[in-house]
Amino acid sequence: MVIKNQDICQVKCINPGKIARTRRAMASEADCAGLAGIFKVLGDVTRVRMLQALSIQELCVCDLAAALDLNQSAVSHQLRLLRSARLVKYRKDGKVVYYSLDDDHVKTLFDQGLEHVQGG
Amino acid sequence: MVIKNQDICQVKCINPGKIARTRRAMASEADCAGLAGIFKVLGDVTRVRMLQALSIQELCVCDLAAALDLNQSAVSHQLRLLRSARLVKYRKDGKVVYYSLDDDHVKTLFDQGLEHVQGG
DNA sequence: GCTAAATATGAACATATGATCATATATTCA
DNA sequence: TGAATATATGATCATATGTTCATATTTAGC
Repeated sequence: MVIKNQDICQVKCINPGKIARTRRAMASEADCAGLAGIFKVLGDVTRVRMLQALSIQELCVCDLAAALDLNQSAVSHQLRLLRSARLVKYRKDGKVVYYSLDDDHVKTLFDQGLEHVQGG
Repeated sequence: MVIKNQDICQVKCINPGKIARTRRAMASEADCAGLAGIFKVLGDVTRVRMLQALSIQELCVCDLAAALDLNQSAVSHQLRLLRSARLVKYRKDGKVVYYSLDDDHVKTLFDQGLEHVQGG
């Protein structure tokens, strides 16, 4: 049998106590995945701008696209993501669909984020 | 001259007033990009788990990798991202490099995020 | 019912991203 | 100085992501 590199522990500085403690205190996989999920949705300039715009006032798809210089299809696709992340809600009025922020968590997150970006 | 579809305004529902107002109230491009930048960094399960672990206690690269069942290279690469986003800081002690959270914005963001995920 | 308008969706493509492997760079210690 | 250890970095590759074009769906008005 050939012993490959991978079979030999190459790292000697491991502190088992710390590792065990860390593992015990960690948030659940589900929570981590959930967190990463929202942040991923927020991690795109187009979507940030869309949410920014919607935080000012409710807008229909068409106005949203025009205000941000985006094409309708792109906006629609991104709105779907935002919807499934429950970041925006919508109401239909005839052919027109008006979108707005689903709650104010987004604003809070933005404020926190800006504080960090601006070196708070 | 051929008139292509793109040359004709296909959308009629645009509300110029709303658009102007939205544009005026929008955050700067730089701020939007900055926001998207941090959230992008936070938008990955591996990095969320790493930050989670570091929020519990300072850890060296090696322990961090072991605690999360990741290989050293992956952890190192991600730490670089976290460093350049100023989310973690480090101190060297001989060959060992200890990482920890750079500030507590991260915790605040995580709390806000979790509230959203858990349907707050 | 037909047409036009507003929005949504599917397919295709180019780019971005994360993991892995191999290797380079410290740093300690003999 | 040289071997061993801890970390960092570069290259590569598979996959994810965002945009665009084309088209489908829904609704209003004739």
